[in-house]
Amino acid sequence: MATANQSRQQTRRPLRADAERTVRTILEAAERVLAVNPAATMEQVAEAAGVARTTVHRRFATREALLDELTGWAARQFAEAVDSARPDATPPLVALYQVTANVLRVKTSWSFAMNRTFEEAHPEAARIHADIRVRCVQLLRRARDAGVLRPDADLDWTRRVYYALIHEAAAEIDGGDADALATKVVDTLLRGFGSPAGATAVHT
Amino acid sequence: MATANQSRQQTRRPLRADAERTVRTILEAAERVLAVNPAATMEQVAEAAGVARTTVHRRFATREALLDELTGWAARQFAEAVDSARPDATPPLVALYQVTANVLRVKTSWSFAMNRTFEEAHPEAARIHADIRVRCVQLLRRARDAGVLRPDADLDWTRRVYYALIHEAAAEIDGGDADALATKVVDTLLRGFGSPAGATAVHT
DNA sequence: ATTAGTTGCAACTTTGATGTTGCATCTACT
DNA sequence: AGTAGATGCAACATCAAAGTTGCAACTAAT
Repeated sequence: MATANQSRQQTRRPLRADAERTVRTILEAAERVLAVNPAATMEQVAEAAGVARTTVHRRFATREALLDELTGWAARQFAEAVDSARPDATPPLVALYQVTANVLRVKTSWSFAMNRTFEEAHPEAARIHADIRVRCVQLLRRARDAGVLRPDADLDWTRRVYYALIHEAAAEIDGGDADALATKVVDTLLRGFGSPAGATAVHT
Repeated sequence: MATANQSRQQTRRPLRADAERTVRTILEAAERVLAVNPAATMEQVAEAAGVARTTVHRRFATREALLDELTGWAARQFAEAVDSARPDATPPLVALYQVTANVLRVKTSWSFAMNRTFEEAHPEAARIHADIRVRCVQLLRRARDAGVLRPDADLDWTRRVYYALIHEAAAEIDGGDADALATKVVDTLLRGFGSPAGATAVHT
């Protein structure tokens, strides 16, 4: 099993410092460009990264390889953003703020690398995302047990809405720091927009 | 101004009934296929529609033309879904439910046609979407004035969250009828997931 | 029944993106 | 200063998708 996976975690010999930087530049440019146009060409990625197209091909054998590394790279960044908030060790509400802020800081525009279909295509990323999903639900459960969430909250639906809110907030990352946005996201998640007393009683 | 736009609203001579059906079949297939893979080929679209590739090319001169018509078609469906709910004529809360349910009914998976960049590319669709956005904010303002929304609700942020909730709910359209989903969406929008009394007081 | 319109199929051309190579130039590291 | 590594450039080969055409078989509408 350990041997079967060698194809991905290929131990490429260490790159020189400038080359390492180039790789990151390319990945960032790819994320930016592909988020807008998923069908963007290698040429466009290269241009956005400020390098020649051949350089991109030297670092990433094929277009597929580029997409794969991008997917894995984004997943790992995502995981680190979550981990560094220590969501299992702090009170649920604090954890929610911290995780949200951290993820918003990382997620320049995860629209592309996040929405790719993994499963077969990239098992590592699939595993990471699945893991984070589980931990997110755990956190939400803790929040519910602590009385932060309503007792009847559907945790899966809650998680999906939470993701969507982060995604939406990330779109305006330019117009506000991560902490302020995190506050807005968590506030919206918990309270919604209805007036507390108000006309919600129309239900009956 | 009226003459300048003729390029789009090209008055193509009426198609025979079966051909008209084929066009719709292709558009629906295109939406389905492109939602999953925006880089899908004409071949794949044709296959999904159950027609030959040449037929697709006969109805849509170029790939661009197909995408354009798809964009316009989706926008018009969207507008009709909103209109038929008469959102300006009913009490705001009722309107919210009706609009939500109607849109959910139409939006099989508007992920593709909705997220395209219009503006320059497709002025008609851009206009329709802008118009709906405005009316959505108007509806939300009426809701706020009626006490359904909190007085301090940021209407633009509310609208974006509302869109995101509909989008999220549409992903599970298979597992529930539009009305039930609409209830869930509006409920979430108004109340969020926090416990009414509860720990939200941590703010202070 | 006739006709005009529609579709599938096969065979093509064109186009653009991908991927490769060699060489000159430059730069990080020792 | 010397060397291995990195990049840009130009020129190439390959290939898949886009777009076109002609023809035979079929079908909606009158």
